[in-house]
Amino acid sequence: MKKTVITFSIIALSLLGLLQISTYSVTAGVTKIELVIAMIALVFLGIGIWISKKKPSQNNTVETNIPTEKITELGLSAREYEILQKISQGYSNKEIGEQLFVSENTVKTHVSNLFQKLEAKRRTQAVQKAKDLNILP
Amino acid sequence: MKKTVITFSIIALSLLGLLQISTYSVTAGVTKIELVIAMIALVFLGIGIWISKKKPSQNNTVETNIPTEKITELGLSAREYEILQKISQGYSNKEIGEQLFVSENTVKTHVSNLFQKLEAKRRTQAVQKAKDLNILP
DNA sequence: GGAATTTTGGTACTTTCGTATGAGCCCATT
DNA sequence: AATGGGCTCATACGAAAGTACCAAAATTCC
Repeated sequence: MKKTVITFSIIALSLLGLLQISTYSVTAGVTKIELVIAMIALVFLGIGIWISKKKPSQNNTVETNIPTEKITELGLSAREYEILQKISQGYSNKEIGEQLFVSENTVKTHVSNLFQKLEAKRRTQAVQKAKDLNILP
Repeated sequence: MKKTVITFSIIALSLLGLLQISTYSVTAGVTKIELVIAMIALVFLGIGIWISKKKPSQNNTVETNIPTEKITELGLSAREYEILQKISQGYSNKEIGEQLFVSENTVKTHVSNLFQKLEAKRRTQAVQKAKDLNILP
């Protein structure tokens, strides 16, 4: 934590210096404005990317959670999504039925509706598409 | 894909415009240089962060590599692994046969052997296990 | 060159999956 | 009360998937 503070202090100071130099270069007519602006842009672009890479924890949590929006967007019901998850875990219709305490026929019905909504012909394809849509890990 | 191209084109044009305006503002003496530079810095900082979040693939490539060792460890042949990949992409045996220029029967044979080695009973289960073993992305 | 694998392919059969259709139940909205 | 959506279940059929067993090319390995 202390290290982070020190690092950022140094960076902040460096940037301040950079800005001062830039301003001076321009006002003194040493350098062209476009060049300075481009430099600044590049530097901060790099800094932005660097920051994101240094803090991947926030990114990952953002990616791996809350698929709720897209699920409802696709018109998937809670039960259908539940079954989709079971399918992706490799269970058969019969097994899914046992786990959810419903008949295999019911599972088939849900699966069929699910495929229509995902425009899939096979369960493997449904899983693939669902992962592309980020509604499955 | 088309959407991505369009998006980036618009962004690129916007940035060009922004730079032009900035340059003009300064040369015309309308705005202070420090302000413009700060603006540019902020904008590109944001863009940098955004890019990293949108393209986590480069970060993940480090994690998603070289499954070769484990594949041979499981006794999977090259062909079997090839078919495993096709399965995970959602293709049917028939489609896989067409893509690899072999008969559907051949694919079935490979699939059957594959399942034994992965101790899977279904293709969805095979995919699941393969991903757990990190031999599939 | 011969042995061991791998790859290919076939037949035949069982099982699972997927679709179509119809129907009853429950719950919320109109 | 009526309508609609979600969940349940059944039957019946066709299409894939999966298994078992066998066998011939093609490769690789020694």
